[in-house]
Amino acid sequence: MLFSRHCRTILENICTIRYLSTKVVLDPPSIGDVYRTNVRIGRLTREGRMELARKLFDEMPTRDVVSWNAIMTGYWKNGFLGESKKLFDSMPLRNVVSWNSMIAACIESGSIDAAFLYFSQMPERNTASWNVMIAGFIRYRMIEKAVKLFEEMPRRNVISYTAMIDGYAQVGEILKARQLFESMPGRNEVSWTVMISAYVEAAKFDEARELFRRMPYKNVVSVTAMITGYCKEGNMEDARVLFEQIQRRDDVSYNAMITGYSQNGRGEEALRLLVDMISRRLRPDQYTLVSILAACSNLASLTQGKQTHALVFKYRLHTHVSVANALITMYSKCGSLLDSQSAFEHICTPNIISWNTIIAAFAQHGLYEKALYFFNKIDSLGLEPDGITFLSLLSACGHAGMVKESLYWFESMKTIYKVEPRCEHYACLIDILGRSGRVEYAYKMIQEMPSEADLGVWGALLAGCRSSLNIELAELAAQEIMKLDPRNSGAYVMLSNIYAASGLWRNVTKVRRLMKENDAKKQTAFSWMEIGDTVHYFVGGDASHLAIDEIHALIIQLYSQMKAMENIT
DNA sequence: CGAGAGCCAT
Repeated sequence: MLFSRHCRTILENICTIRYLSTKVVLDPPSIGDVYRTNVRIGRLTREGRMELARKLFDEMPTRDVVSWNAIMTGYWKNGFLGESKKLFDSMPLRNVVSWNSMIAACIESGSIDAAFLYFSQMPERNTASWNVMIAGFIRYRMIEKAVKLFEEMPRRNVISYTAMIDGYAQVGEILKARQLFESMPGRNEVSWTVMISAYVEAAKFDEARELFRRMPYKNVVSVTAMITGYCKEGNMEDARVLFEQIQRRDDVSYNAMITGYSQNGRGEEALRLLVDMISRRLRPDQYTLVSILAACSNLASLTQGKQTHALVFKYRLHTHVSVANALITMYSKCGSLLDSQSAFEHICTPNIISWNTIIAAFAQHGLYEKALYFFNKIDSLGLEPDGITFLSLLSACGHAGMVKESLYWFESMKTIYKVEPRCEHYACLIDILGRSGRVEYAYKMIQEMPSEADLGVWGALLAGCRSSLNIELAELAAQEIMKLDPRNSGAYVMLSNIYAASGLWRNVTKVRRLMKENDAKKQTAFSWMEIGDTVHYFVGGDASHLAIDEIHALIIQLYSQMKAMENIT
């Protein structure tokens, strides 16, 4: 600043001299004018006001390389890559920043190869050039190439190291990330935050906490990263303490906290925090509303869901696909399938998640035919079904009780669609087989699995043994679950229920004792429903609801009706 | 004028 003011004074003196001697009426443009205009162009581009920035640029009597760089960078940052490339090609002079910006533009637009071509061709590089390229390779998960550049580069700074740490973390190489973090010459708050986030992502919460504690200076970003860690751990109390400690909470820290409440089944608190956020004049964005809609889904509260839908319009977020997808789920989980379908149909360009979501919605409501109809339409926009698509489709088969179809789709996903089934698919299929009494066959499938069966797979088998009272397989499945997770109360409860249903009371006692020994506590299940503006809660064994007698009578009636239908089919 | 960090949907 001091420098430019100094220059300006000298220049003004020169201009004055010229003015006196040649009687030029207009001031010639000074370096200060160019500098000031460059700053203004930069600001306008960051605000997205490209037309105005361009006008300013066009009207400049003299431009320097910074002016060109500013307008060129502005174009690609606002999504006009073509313009940006045109400007780069027509620039009268380029410096290293022009090249760096062009490389970044290519990376942003998805062409890493073009980026590397520019990188290779540029006349000289500085550290930022290498850093841009490394970050580009990392974004495309080309970690080896990033490592190669990192090792080749003549000088590394804190940004190079931090980018590389993030790269290792993104591909799950958390140890290498930590090694680099320990070996780097100087760390700043970004480096610390990247490392903390890496541990949070890897669910290594103790390490994250330890680093956070040791971190010398914390800012809102690092604290938010740690909040996310606490939330993922389910420790909402410590998350809230940290959140309250932030001096200047911003939208992202609110979003992290709201998401935490939503994902930990504390929807009311998520909604309260949204109100708090708005009252503090922070503007909810797509992240906020996606999480709030998820909270409404979990609360199964159509009233809150509709109000949130109104907020979506108020904040003009209905154009975001992620928000629309969250709306589909919300309406489905709140029981309004028509609104769910309508939310889907209002999306201009549904992505694969949108399709998966609407299929899952029909699946949850047992509408196999509709799920299949939407499945068949997926490729119409050049999209391909993925693992989750088939999970939704299989779950549709399950909820509609279609065993043959589920086996068909399970095979087709491998052979026709080239999607490898994972544990979740097996668990879903085994659940279907189990419900139809085919536990032996289900067990055969588990044995043929290419990978090790997980908790969900064995849990599905164990649950299936309940209806067919297959003690042998039930014990086997329960053992596997206890091996994987000794404190999993579900397995003990299920097994003990199966023993009880078979009259093996001695074994029931044994399982109960085992459960106590392994410190597996059964947590009380409860459900609730919203009628009008009242929420009705139901806890197992609790008869305090005002209309409990009527409810029991209705359940008995429904049960006999279902039994009657079972006999027909 | 260019490089690294926190929050979202099946």
